[in-house]
Parts: sequence; structure tokens; C-alpha cells
Amino acid sequence: MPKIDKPRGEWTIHDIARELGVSAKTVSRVLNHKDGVGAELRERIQRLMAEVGYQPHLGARSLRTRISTCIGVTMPVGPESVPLSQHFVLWIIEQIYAAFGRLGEYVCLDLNPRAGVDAGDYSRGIWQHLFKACVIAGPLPVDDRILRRIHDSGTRYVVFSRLDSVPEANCAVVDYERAAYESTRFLIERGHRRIAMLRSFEGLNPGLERLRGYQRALKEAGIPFDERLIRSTGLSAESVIAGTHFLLAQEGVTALIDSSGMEDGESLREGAARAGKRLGREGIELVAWSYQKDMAVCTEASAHVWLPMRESAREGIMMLADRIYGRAEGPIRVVYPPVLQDYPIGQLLPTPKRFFYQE
Amino acid sequence: MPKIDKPRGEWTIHDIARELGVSAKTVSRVLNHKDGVGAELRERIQRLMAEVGYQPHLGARSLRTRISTCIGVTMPVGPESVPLSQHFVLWIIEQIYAAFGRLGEYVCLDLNPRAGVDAGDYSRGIWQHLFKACVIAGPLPVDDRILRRIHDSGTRYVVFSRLDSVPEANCAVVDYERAAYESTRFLIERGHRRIAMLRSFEGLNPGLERLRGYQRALKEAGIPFDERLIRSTGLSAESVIAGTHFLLAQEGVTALIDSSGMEDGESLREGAARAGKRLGREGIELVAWSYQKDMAVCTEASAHVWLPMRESAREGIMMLADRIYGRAEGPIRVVYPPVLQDYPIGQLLPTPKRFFYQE
DNA sequence: TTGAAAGCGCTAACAC
DNA sequence: GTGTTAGCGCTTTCAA
Repeated sequence: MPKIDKPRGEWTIHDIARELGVSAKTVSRVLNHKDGVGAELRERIQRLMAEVGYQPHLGARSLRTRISTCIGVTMPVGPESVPLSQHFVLWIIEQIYAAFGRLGEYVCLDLNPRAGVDAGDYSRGIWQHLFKACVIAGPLPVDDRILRRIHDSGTRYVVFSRLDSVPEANCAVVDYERAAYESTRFLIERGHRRIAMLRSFEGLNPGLERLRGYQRALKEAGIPFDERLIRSTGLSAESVIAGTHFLLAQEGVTALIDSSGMEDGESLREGAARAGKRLGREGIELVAWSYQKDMAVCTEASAHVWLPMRESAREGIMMLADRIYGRAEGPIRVVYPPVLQDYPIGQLLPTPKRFFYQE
Repeated sequence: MPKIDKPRGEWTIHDIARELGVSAKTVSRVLNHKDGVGAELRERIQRLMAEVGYQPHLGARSLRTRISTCIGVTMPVGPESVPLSQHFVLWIIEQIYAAFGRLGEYVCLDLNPRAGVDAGDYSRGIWQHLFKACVIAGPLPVDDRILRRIHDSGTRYVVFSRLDSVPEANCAVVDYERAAYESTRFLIERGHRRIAMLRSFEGLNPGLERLRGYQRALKEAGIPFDERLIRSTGLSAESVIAGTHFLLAQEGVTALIDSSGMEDGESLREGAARAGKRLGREGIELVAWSYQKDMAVCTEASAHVWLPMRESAREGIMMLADRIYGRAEGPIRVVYPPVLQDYPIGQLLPTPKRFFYQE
């Protein structure tokens, strides 16, 4: 029975030390599994710690060692500007659990970094010394200035977006530029000249990548760029319909790339109908993007582009874990190529479970 | 342009103070929105803070104030002893997000508190001064000694289980004792004397509650308790089948309560078949428990007992939020009654989406 | 309205 | 193998 009278869980290393007539540093050594303590003394200290339910104060530790505790999860953009569903967040958490769950880590979500008393930006968990590492889940605004600071700070992180201003960022992404390039080329090779593109992620880097790939393919083919052939969608089915309607109502448009990421074939169809057009080889030739392999957003599509986003994110998180635990070193750079799936028309594939959608 | 040369995000209040020729305390006052600082000085301090990207060190703050930062989420029992799916955890997180997300809180998951360097029990996040409040997600072992300490510590929490040793606990639960009592009475009133019960949560309080309710109903009716009529299931469909088989193979058994929580009608049917019995009014009369309203685990059942667990958990989390933000005071005690749904046999209701299952 | 000093619990650096 | 000292960044107490 300890002489010192303190409730379980309220002991400090000083209490432990005093109780046993040793120094706090010795207790600290035992706590941190460092050597320099005799076997028998170590044993006694451990026993007392267990008996009184000692747990270290993580704040004090982090203050001294400058090492924080949690694996952070944070999102650069709110749901108002990206069709990120809550399911996306939950999916990310599942992946993080797979990578860290068995190791007894704390996983700390900063779901709304711009609200509350300690409001800041999506990186506040790092500066507030809560996160020892960080998963930045979501696309980055093209004018983001925060990632530069995170990167230069040396904090371990992985981000699911590239950013022009930080080309060396630790990212895990799909190459959207290439996806747009290949989608456009595919249609050019089939004789199309006026190719419309339904786009999303305006103002965000993935949106910019789409535009670049599209423009590059046009340029190579000597087709002038017409900005009216690009239309951004918002969150809703209605906006996919409206965007498709707007694009396909234009003179001479014969093909459409759905790079909205909404995976919403029904709305594409409806938008085409409102423009008095039909999707399909005989009407508007369609290339639709999807986050799942061997899935058909729209059976009328001539090709689907599979964006292995889940796969790249999963690998990025695993690589982050490897770095945290010293199993690997160096930058993280996962860039998965898109896969253009050019199945015969009419082949029936299942519809993808949509990844982004409005709640 | 500040005179002090420090990277953004690495400033302390002392740096801010020195830069402006004031004391750290003054800066601290501004940081914490306390008065005692002139309007103009306050303004200058705030401007500099924004300029250098100042963020407080949460560990240092918590060390001094003994106030922690995160809303914790932790689970008393691992998936090995309870058919808790990862989806359950994700569902909880969704609820917590609904309650706290807009407020800019950090939500910290301790998914595997027994692993890792700072291994402890499910409450370690509290003792380590990481959690200012805590959602304890899952049933408690009957011999749990931890909740008592949490409760007495004054930490705000809500737990999704009752516990005999802490009757005053802040819980949000369904009254399983009553569910078992009403299920049993229902069958007694229909003339049954040998009523079998498929049970889960052995060793956990909800399991004990089931047993008590069952025994109370028998006792009132003067029917002796036969322990062979109770069988615990494990995680798998196979164990539901085996348990049902075991129970229904016994002499004279005419009724079954499925209180396993597995919502697995197919396995009940298969278990009955293996025992050479049929479920239904002409065979083995069944009362099946479900976590969803107006759902039929098994169309052969004479009644379904709806356990509004989702609803109670949601309310418990909301009440916790109310207490954290001072909108309400006092203990949390959400005890939802079960609802016995006694629909005519043959009425077709949808099958519930199972809540607990093996990954 | 503002500041100086002390100390929260821990561990790095250094001494013995 | 063990102890002493100092200090991480913050806020409380007390003083001016």
C-alpha cells in the first residue's frame, strides 16, 4: 500500500519517485524504457506505476520533447466547395485504422479547423503540437500557402492532392492531368473536334490538372481551345444536369468528357435529353470518369476512365505509417496513372458506388 | 515586418510579447479573450499573432490549466469479445460529427487502447490529459472497475452501457432487461413454458440484463429456470446456427427469443432446420430482436422487439455536447424502452441492415 | 491596465 | 546506475 495518498490516475513521476525514495529521472527512465536503471529497481517502479494507475501527462511530455501524440486527419476544403461526402471521411478513417489501429495510436480528426476557439487553418493541429503526423484528406486550393509551411516544418504528412507551388510535396494522388489528356485524345482519335468537358474541383489543383490535360491534347491535335466547352459542376445532381444541358446544347458538340467525379450517369442522361441529344456512339460520344474499376457510370459511354483514388490514398497512408515507424525513409510520392477502359458498347457493368455526393 | 526572426508557427507568447515590448501575460490575456488589456494594444497583439501564424501549444496550456482539448472516443471491449463492427465505430463518429463537427473540436479516437507504448485501458486518453470529455462506445464488462474512476474523476462522459457497480453512470442505453422481460412474457402469455433464449454479450452488462429480464418473467409465471435454455452466440453466422440448433434440439422447447443482436434470420432458420424444427407459429414461436424499427429479422417471427440503440446513443451524444457547452447540467441518463412489435405473421417488412457483424 | 515570478509534469543535459 | 538542474510554453497569483 503506497504511503502517499493520492487518487489513482493522479500520480506524477515525482510522486512515484518520492514514494520509492528515488529521483524523478529514474522513474522517467523506466517509463520510457531507457536503460540506466537496475533490474530490481525498475521492477519496483513498474509495479508501483501499475498499482496507482500512473499515466504520463502527454501535454507535459510533448512540451519537453516536442514530440506530439496523435495521428491527425484534416481537410483542406469544406464540404461547401467540394462534393466530399461524410462517407469519404469515414472511408479515410477506415484506412487509417487499418494502418494504425493495431498500434494503439490516437487518431485525431480536425473536421472543421476554421471553427471554434482555436480556429485556424487545416494545419492547426500541427502548430498546436497535437499532431505528430498528419493525413491531409482532400484536394488543395491552387493558391494554398499552407502546405509549403507544413512541408518545410519537417512534419510527416501525406496529402491527397498535388500542388504547383510545392512540387516536392508528399502526395498520394491520381494523375488527373493524364486522365484528361487521355480522355481527350481518345475522342480526338475517334474524329471529334468539339469536345465538351464537365469538370469539378474548380479553384482546386485537381481541377487545374484536368484543364491542362485537356488543353494539351487539343494543342497537340491543333484544335483551338474554346472555354465555353468547359463547365464546372457543383454538388448536386441538378448541377450535373444543368452543366450537361449547357454543354450539349452548343452547336457542333459531338463528344463529352465527364470528369466531374460525380459518377452520376442518370444526370448526364437527363442533361443530354434536355439539350435534345442522346448519349452514345450515334449521338454524343461519352467518356466518363469513375473511382472504381470495371464499373460503368453510364452504359452509353464509349470508355470509362478509372481513377484509382482509393488505391493511391491507401498506399499513401501506408507509406506514412512506414515513415512514422522508421520502416522506410524518403519522400512520399504516389501517383497512380488513370486507366482508360475501352469496353465494347453495350457490355453491362455494374454502376459504381458513388464516392462524392451530397448528404 | 517583425524584428524577431522566427519561422511562422514557431512563435510563443514570449516572442510575441518581446516583439511588442509587453509582458507575456498581456499576450496571454488577449489569446484567451480576457479583459485587462487596452483596446489598441489588444489590436496590435492580435495583428501580430495573425501575421506570424501564432498558435498556442495545447500541451503547455493543458499542463497549466488542466483542461484538455479533444473529445475522446474509446471502446471498452475489443472486437474479439463483442460483435462490434468497424461500421459501428464509423457510425458513432458520424453522430459525434453531427454534435461537434461545426464547433471546430478535435475528435480523438482511441481505437485500440491496450496496444502501443502508452498502453493502458480504455480510459487512458483521460488520464493522459488528452480528452476533456469522452464517448465510451460499447458495452461494459460486468466486472469493469474503470468506469467508477472515470465517473468519480468528474470528467464528462457518456457510455452506451449500464453497469451495476456504477448505477449513477452517465449512460445512454436501451433497457435490455425490460426487452427480455417483455419478450418472455409475450411467449408465456401465448402458452409457452419452455422458452429458449439465444443471447450475446456474455460477461457484459447488457448480457446480464437480458438474463435478468428473462428470469424475472419466468419467476412471475412460476416457471422454473433451466440454464440449458440459454445459449450465448459468438461473432459468426455459424455460431448463431449452432446456438439455435443446440437450443431447439432440446425436448419440449416450443419458443425462442433471439436476443443475440445479430439480426441474422437466415442463420436462425438454418439452426432450426438442423434441429429438425421449423420457425413460425406452427413450429417454434419466435421473438426476434432488432436495432431497427419496422424491420423483420425473420418473417416467421410472431413479434419483433425494436431496440432503439441508435436513437439512445445519438441522444446521449447530444446531451454530452450540451453539458460540455454549458447548455445543460446534471447527469445523463437516457434509457429507451424497447418496443415489442407484434405484427400479424406474414406481413412482409424489410430486413434490417445488420448492425453488428464480423468484418 | 499591466507585469514579475512561480510552477504545471516531464525529460535533456550533465554531473557524480 | 542514479541524481540534479533547468526549462519546454503557458497561465495563475500576486503585486504595481
